Amino acid sequence: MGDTGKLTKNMDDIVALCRRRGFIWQSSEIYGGINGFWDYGPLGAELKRNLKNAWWHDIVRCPPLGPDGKPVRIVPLDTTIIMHPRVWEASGHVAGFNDPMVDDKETKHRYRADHLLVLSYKGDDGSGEMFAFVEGDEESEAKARRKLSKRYRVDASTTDVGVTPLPAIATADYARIVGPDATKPGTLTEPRQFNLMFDTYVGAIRDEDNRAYLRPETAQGIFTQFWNVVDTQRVKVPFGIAQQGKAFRNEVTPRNFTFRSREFEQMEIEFFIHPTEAADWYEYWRDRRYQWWLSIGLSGANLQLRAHSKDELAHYAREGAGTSDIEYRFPFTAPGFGELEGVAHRSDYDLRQHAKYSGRGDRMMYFDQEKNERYFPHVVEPSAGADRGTLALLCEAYTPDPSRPSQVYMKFHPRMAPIKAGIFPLVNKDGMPEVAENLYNALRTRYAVELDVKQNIGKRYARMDEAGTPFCITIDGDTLKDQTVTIRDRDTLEQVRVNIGQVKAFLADRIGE
RNA sequence: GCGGGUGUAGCUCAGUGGUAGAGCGUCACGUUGCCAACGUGAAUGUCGUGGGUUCAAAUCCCAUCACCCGCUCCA
Repeated sequence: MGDTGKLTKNMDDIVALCRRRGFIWQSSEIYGGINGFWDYGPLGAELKRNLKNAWWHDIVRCPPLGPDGKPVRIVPLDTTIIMHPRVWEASGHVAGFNDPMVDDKETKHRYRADHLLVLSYKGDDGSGEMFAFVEGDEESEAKARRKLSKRYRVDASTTDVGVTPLPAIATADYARIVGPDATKPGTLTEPRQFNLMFDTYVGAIRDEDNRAYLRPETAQGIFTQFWNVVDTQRVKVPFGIAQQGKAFRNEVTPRNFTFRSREFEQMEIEFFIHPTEAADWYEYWRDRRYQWWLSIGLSGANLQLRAHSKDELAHYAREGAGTSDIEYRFPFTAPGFGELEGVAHRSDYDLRQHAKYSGRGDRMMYFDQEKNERYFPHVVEPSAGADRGTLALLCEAYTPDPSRPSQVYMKFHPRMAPIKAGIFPLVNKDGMPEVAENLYNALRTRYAVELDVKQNIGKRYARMDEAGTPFCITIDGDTLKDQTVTIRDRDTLEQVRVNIGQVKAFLADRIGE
């Protein structure tokens, strides 16, 4: 172990192992691949499922204890990918994203391109500064005129100035434009479509009335069914609704393996609370979720909590307890971190929006019988990425080790490992294969185990090291005499002899299920 | 979206206009006595894709796709 400190984890090597062993492959590879889409091979499918099942178990089946010492109440849900298009108007995903927008890199403001007008000085030779303002905004226009007056030392209220819509200006001239709230020229980006939702048409007619979207987040399915859950499940605030499912974003630049994909899977809780308890529940979930990632094998050295700064907060979270990201130090972000899960106080924004857009208004407020109080619950949302979590598990597990034949092994937490144990006859004769097969049959009903009789024992160990299999059970000559097998530990390479009847209990103890 | 780089067998790569190769891996048979042993045999490629130049293209030209790096983006 001494010199492993020098052996840094290289993302190319991790990607290569994922390909070689069947964790992750590019989608549609035989057609040249498609950018931003990834398939899970046999080992990857098991790994991701183990992650999702652990989440489901620890959130839905066996939720953590709340501040009162009793388990918090969480119910599951499974909603559709395509929803009524009005959902995305209510959520704020459609507004401003069907029109080209420009960003001001100086001020971080964003404007609709067709709402900006640009003042130019007629006496200018075509290379001087121009000044943008927001159409119909008198204050903004006055500001632009003042800036022009100052720059060219003329009175812009009387002098002849040109007014041009921004879309009519060549992008080459953007370097001359001073943004409506900016002080320097050249900080406006080109107009860009920010329609990052995939769209499709429902029904045979392809027209605007039939346009629908693939959900860009799973959360809205929960919000739209909140009232049905309340009406049918006898839940009382505080309680949560949990869901796993695919979401889609037409990212400008998919990058970093599966980290930013266009199709991805989320594991989300929307936890509904009384508004006065927001800060406490926000901290509760932030800390619980951080601990959970540690519990499935990510190391504290590579995991951090980071609170968002004010100007970073999403539109639904500008006020309130805040947002924290649980971040992992991926090889491609190191020494920085990349987001695994966001824990956000979304206030009552979403429920209010749906109440408003559905036209039902205040009738949709939650009623607390006990307190005789009517209100829109606030929401604390722990929203995790299943694919990012899987990627973090892969990166964490990847352990170079030149001392072993495979040069590398995958140090998965036993609960996450795609294969829990390999079962090998030391040699393929003398009754050993039969004993191995019996053991395999005894274990396969409970655990993902693999029986391998091919080639020599060293090669089989090496294969299991790259698959991240924590235990290898070998049937040898002694087994036939005294009914014991050896169990090899993936990490220490040590072997212990265990009675063949005790193997299942041994695995149960180590895997923790 | 912009700039740069890369693309030959499952992997690592060689091949600069003239018959597509090596090592490893994979598969079969034999062997095997605890960490990728050995022997014999076998399969595997529209040289990323499409077009062009040429008697002839993996090789030269154009386009396109994918991946990597840096910007940009991430509601």
